[in-house]
Amino acid sequence: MASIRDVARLAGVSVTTVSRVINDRGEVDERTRARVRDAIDKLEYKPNLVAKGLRGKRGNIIGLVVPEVMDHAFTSIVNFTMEAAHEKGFNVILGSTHNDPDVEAKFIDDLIRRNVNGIVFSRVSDESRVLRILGKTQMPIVVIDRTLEKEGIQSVVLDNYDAGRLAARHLVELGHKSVTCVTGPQKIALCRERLKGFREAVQESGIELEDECIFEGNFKFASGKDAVRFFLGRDCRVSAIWAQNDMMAFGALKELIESGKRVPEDISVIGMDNLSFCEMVTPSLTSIHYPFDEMCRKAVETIIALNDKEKPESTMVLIEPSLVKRDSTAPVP
Amino acid sequence: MASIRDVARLAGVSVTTVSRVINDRGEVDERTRARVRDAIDKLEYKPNLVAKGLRGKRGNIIGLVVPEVMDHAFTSIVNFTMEAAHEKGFNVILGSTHNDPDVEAKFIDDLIRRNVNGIVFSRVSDESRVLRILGKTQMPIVVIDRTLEKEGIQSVVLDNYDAGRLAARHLVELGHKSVTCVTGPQKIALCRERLKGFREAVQESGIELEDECIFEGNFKFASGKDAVRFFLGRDCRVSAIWAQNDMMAFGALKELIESGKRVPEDISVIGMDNLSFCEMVTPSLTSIHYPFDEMCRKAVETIIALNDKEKPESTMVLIEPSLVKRDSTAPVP
DNA sequence: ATGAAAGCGCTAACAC
DNA sequence: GTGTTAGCGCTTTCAT
Repeated sequence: MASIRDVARLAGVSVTTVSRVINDRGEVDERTRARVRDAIDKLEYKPNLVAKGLRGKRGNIIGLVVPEVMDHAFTSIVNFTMEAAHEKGFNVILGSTHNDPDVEAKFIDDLIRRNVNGIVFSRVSDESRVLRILGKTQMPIVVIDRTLEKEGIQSVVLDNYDAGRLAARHLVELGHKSVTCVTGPQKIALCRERLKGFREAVQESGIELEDECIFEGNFKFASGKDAVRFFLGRDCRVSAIWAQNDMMAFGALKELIESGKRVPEDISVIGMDNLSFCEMVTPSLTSIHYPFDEMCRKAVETIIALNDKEKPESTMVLIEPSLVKRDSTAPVP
Repeated sequence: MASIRDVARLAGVSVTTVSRVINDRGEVDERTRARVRDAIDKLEYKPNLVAKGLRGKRGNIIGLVVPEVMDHAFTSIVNFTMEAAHEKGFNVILGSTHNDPDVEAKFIDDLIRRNVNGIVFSRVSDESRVLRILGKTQMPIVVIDRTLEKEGIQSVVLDNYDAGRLAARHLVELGHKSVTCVTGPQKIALCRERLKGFREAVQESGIELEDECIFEGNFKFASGKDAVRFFLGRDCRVSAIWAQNDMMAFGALKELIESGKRVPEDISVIGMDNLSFCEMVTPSLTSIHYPFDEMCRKAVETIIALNDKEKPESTMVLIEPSLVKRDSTAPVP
């Protein structure tokens, strides 16, 4: 690999001049510029980004930390964050933490030590150690899907309350009176928010949402199946189910079909996230769209703004969900 | 961020000594070692990895390039490659190329300029430009899912011929006489291999595989649906379908159900990749297991071996697929 | 056992 | 316009 010095030597100029033409900075005579360009071509010279990063204190890398790459919602986040980063000329270092605070901490550490321009997080754990590191570092940080207001950290979050309302209103408008909800872990704030929105919108239409019509799942396929078994077991006259993510909705769907129920004729099901698989199951799944693209783009833009020392207007950006109607929901007969 | 010099100053030693204790190299007196350790703790010093990388010519980073993060098979590759890399103490820079040779080239370029320890590729394009770059660089390269023997590049590939045989034998053993196949793009060598294995195993059992029983898809959900419409349209007495990946199998499944066919009672369907979604659709999908974990681990190990200048035994590692039986295949009535 | 000094490849004052 | 020089944070001879 040729270095800037090789180019300088071949072109018969100083390294500074080479640096100038590479970065289009300062005035350089047309003729020398041409000579340098020639030398660069001849040697197929490419500036070393590590050296550049060391010198400039920032190497055009964004760190991205998610709990689990294989979880489809996070796959989307990885995809769109990378897309946004690449567009802006950044590479991304990715890490999957399996929700292990040790791994999280180790990862943040690596990223800081690599002088990345910023870190995009999705769903940081509650572990105080991690939070402390995040609060203390000067590193630009943006958290997706969670607010960390106390530590003054930027976040981009979905309006989860509204997501709940959207789901509820859709079911209520279809005439459903016996609605149920499969939630994510209730210790996660966004799950409580979703449930709150759902409950309030249901109640506004004069229907009570009994506690026994709520099943706490864990966002996984299996707990969607569990929920259906639970609901059907107590035979609580359910005509519609909202699962707080698509994976659980898929589980619910499968369990319903295996139990001989017809969807949506007997029971309507609605999910959340709007994964591409919604269109692939039978019947295709009505879902609440989670605008990952918009959120990730916003997150990357915020990192860049923070890099340029811009103080962002607000510490939290709220993104609006929307309803995508498909074949798994229908009016009550 | 404290630097090595801050530590040296506080401990009253030279930077060399600090470097020695950090890296456990050379003899250091117990007492000074203790002093240095103290200083490190006090300052919460962490060696800067960029500087380390610049000096050492290698920064403990592995580059990973896939065509599309959101394609489930590649999501698995990302997941397992990261896992293996992290275990070995490497970070990974990820890139998604959308099969665009320009993006591919740009990405390789970035990785080389970042002095990564090696690059893991999945499905490089055919573009000569990219191949030329790969052939020329000294960078350790491992290609997953494709052989590049001519350029003497290491690869880890599935035994695709065997995958085809496995699928065929399963169907034949169930008594199927009218089998069909939905292939991936025939310009991709591995698709031809899969078909070859399938065809030969079918023929060995005395059944001919007509050309009109083969549909060329593009690995996407929609082409699975197209294939079924094609087969049912010509009404060619199909009793079993092998799709060369799960996505197309999911498409086939959905189209069959929507056409009023029962799976597996009327028609058996078998996929390939063994994505987690196989268990989530109804009926759950029989599939050929693609051992991504094993392949990715092997790829990372090879990169590391190449780094240590070990000449690997063979230029190609072959991995064996296996059959996972679920509910979408059954004996002919 | 410890340190001084050179250098990895680059950028940016500061001269001229 | 162009060059000299220092320095980013680290490792590594080579002395002592």
